[in-house]
Amino acid sequence: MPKPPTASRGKAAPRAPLSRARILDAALALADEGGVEAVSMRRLGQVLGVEAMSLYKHVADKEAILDGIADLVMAEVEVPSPDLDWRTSVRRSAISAHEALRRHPWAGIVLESRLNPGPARLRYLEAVVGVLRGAGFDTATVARAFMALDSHTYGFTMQELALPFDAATTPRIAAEMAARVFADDYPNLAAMAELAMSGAPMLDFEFGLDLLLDGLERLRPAG
Amino acid sequence: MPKPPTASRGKAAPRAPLSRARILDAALALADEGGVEAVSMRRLGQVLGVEAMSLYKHVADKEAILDGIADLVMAEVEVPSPDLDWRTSVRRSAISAHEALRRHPWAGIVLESRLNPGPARLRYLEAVVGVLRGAGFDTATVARAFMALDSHTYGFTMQELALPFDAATTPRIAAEMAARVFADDYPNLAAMAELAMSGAPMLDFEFGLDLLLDGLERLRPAG
DNA sequence: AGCGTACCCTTACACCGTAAGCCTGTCAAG
DNA sequence: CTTGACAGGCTTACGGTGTAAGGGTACGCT
Repeated sequence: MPKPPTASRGKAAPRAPLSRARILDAALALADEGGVEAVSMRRLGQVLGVEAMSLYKHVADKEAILDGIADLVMAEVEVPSPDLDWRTSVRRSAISAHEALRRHPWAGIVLESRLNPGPARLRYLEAVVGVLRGAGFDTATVARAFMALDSHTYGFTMQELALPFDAATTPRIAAEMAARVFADDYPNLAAMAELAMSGAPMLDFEFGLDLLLDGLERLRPAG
Repeated sequence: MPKPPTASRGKAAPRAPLSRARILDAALALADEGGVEAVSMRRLGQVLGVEAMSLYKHVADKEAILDGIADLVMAEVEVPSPDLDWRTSVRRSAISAHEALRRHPWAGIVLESRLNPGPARLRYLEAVVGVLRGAGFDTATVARAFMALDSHTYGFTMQELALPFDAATTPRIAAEMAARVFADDYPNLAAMAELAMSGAPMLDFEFGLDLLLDGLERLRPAG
C-alpha cells in the first residue's frame, strides 16, 4: 500500500510540488544557518521532504544552486539610483552590499568563486556603471573605479567575517589575542590589540570607502 | 614477503621519512596545479608515496594543512621595510601581496576563510602596522588604514581571478560577453565590453591602491 | 637482549555529488 | 473511455571525501 502521493482531489496536497524557487529558498536558509558546507543535496532534499535526486529535475547541478542563492543575495543589495548625485548613490549601494554580505556570511566566498553573474548581479553592475558614467567619468576610469569600489566591498567584508571576533565580543577576544601575541614578538600588534580592548570600534567599512570616493571625486572631470 | 620498508643500512632509503614540511610542500604543489579541491589526504599521500592516514602523524587536520600552505604563500610577500618612506614601503608590499596571490590563485579564498593567522602572516601584519605607526598615524587610523589596504589587495585579486578572462584572452571573451549582454538590456555593460574589446587593460590594481594611499597621505599628521 | 616508541598501514564509517533507471499519477489526444 | 506520453518523484550504485580506531614493525636506547 503506497502512501497516497497526492490527495485524489482538492484535499490539501501532502507537500507542495517542489520548484526551483522552493529549492533555492531552502538552500538559502540552510546556508544562512550552517554555512555553505551545510547545503548538500541530501540535506536539502531532506528539508524539502524529498529524495536528493529529485532535485535534479529542477536544477542542473549543485553549482546551479549556489549560483541561484548567490544571486538571491545580490538581489538584496540596493541598486544605485541615477537620480541622486553619483557619490551618495554609489556610497549607499556599497553600504547596502556590505550589509547584505554580512547578513549572509557565506555569500562572499560563493560570489567570488562564481564565473557567471546572475541577473541580479548584472542589474547591479549595470546600474553602478551607469551612475559612474553619468557622473562624467570616461569609460576606462569607470572600469577602474568600479573594480576599486567592489574590491573594497568584498575584501573588507570577507576580512571582517574572517576575524575571530564580532563587534560584541571584541574586547574579550582581543585580550586573549594580545596575550598570545604578547609584547616582545609583535609590539605593534600588541598596541592594536590594546586599542581593540579599549572597546574602540575597529571595523569601519566607510573609512576606506570614503577614501576611494574622495579620490574619485578629485579625478572627476569638472562639469 | 613484505617489500623492504627501508634499506637495512646506509643504502639510500627508498623514500624520505615524511615530515610536516614535506607534506606542506607537496600540498602547495598540488594546490598550485589543481586548485584547493585537488588537495585531498589520499592524493597527498599518493604523491608522497604514503597512505593517507600516515599524514595524520605529522599534521592534525586537513585544516592544518590548509593553514600551512596559506602561510607558505604569505611567506612569499615582501614585508614592508621601515627604512623606506611609508608610502612606497606599503605600496611595494601591497603589490607584492597581489602578485603572490596571483601566483597561487587558490590562496585568496583559503586565506580569507582561515581564522588564525600563521607566523608569516603575523610577521607581515606586524611590519605593516609598524610602518604605518612610524608614519605618524594614530592607532585607530592605523587599524582603519590597514583594513582598507588589505581589503583592496584581497578584494581586487579575488575579483580579478574570478573574472572569466585573463589578460591575454581579454578581447575574445569580452566580445562574447558583449554579445550575450547585448545592447538593449545592459547598455552600460555593453560599453564596458566594448572597451575591453579594444584591448585596453581593464585590471589596474594600482589605481585603487593609489587612491587609498593618496587619501591616507592627506590624513597624515604633518611632521 | 629487550623495550619503548615513532612511524606507517589497514580497515571501517559516514558523508558527499550524481549517473542510470524505474514507478506511478496526471493529462491530453484519439 | 482508452491510451500513450511524460513529468516528477524514488532507488540503487559508484567513486570520491575526511578521519576514528587499532595493528604491526623497525629503529635507537638502555
